[in-house]
Amino acid sequence: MKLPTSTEWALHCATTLAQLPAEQTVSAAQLAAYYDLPPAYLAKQMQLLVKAGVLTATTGPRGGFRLGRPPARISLLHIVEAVDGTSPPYECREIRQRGLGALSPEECRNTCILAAKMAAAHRAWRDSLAGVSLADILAELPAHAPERTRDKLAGR
Amino acid sequence: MKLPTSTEWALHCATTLAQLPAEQTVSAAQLAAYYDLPPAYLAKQMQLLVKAGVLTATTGPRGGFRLGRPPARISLLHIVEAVDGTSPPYECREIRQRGLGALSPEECRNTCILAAKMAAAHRAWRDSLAGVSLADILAELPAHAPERTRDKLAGR
DNA sequence: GTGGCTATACTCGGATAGTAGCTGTCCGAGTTGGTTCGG
DNA sequence: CCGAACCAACTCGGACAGCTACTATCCGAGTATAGCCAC
Repeated sequence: MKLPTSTEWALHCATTLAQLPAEQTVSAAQLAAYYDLPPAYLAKQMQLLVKAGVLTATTGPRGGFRLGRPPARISLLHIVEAVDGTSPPYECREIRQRGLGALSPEECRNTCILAAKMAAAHRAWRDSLAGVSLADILAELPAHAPERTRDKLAGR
Repeated sequence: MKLPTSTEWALHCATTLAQLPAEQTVSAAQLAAYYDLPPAYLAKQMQLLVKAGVLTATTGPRGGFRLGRPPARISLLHIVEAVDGTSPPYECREIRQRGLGALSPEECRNTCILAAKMAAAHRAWRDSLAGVSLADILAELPAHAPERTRDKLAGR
């Protein structure tokens, strides 16, 4: 069970955008330089965030990405599931209905207990991430962080 | 983020073994037939469970696998991490220390907030699975399940 | 009849190919901003 | 001097190779059993 490396990119880039004025846009190339990442592949991940509604993209000169919603309404779960997908890690393939020990369909009306426990664990994971918003992250950053981020992004 | 398909196999096979008398051994071939799975690959996963101490293997005729500990002391987490590994899904590669926006090592004494939140979510997931033992699973099965499992495994 | 030995069949254990999904890259469509030319 | 049209550069968006890790398979080492032979 491994999250894509790009998950870290998405989380940090979203946090970066959250530190800027709401209307300011940042290009994928700028973000890639800011974190020393492959620009094209990073752009691909940003597109996933746009598709999920987390970011908004603007084309043309002075274009780029900005947050699609206020930081308080963007949870870490939104970002992670935007780049990794929403399908749960454990997928029950109903092997209990196959082979010599196959159970009858009647006995399988209730969902498999093991699948239920795995789903509960996944729910705990999602709840933990859904309970943290970008606003919460910003609150824990040093006070001078936004200004610093703005300057470094501009190349200063 | 996806768990191997064999995770389901390991969970079900461990549950099956937990329904049998403690000394009874079941071969990988028997388990493969019981769930209609590729015998060799299933055997490989059983080896991982043995390496983790969840199961004990006996070679030779009348040999096979059995639980390595009482069911109450085997959690779902033990089984899942035996086949999938123990490394957390989110791996912080410290991109905050790279590129134009690189932070100084001093500012990175504390672990990255995002990594901490991801680790907390992973901890919630592990705690959820660690809180369920095979004994708990057995308690939720129908009363006639162990007898049925024993018969079907024997080919009856 | 009994004990020991041998051969056998069955078990696990590790080394070896095949395949799907993440990683990384490239080029094209669209849009905005600046420039230039005419009035 | 002012306005509009044109050009150009920069942006995102989607289509195309490369590689790691899960999936699947085979064959070899080891062992407890069952049969057999000698006593």
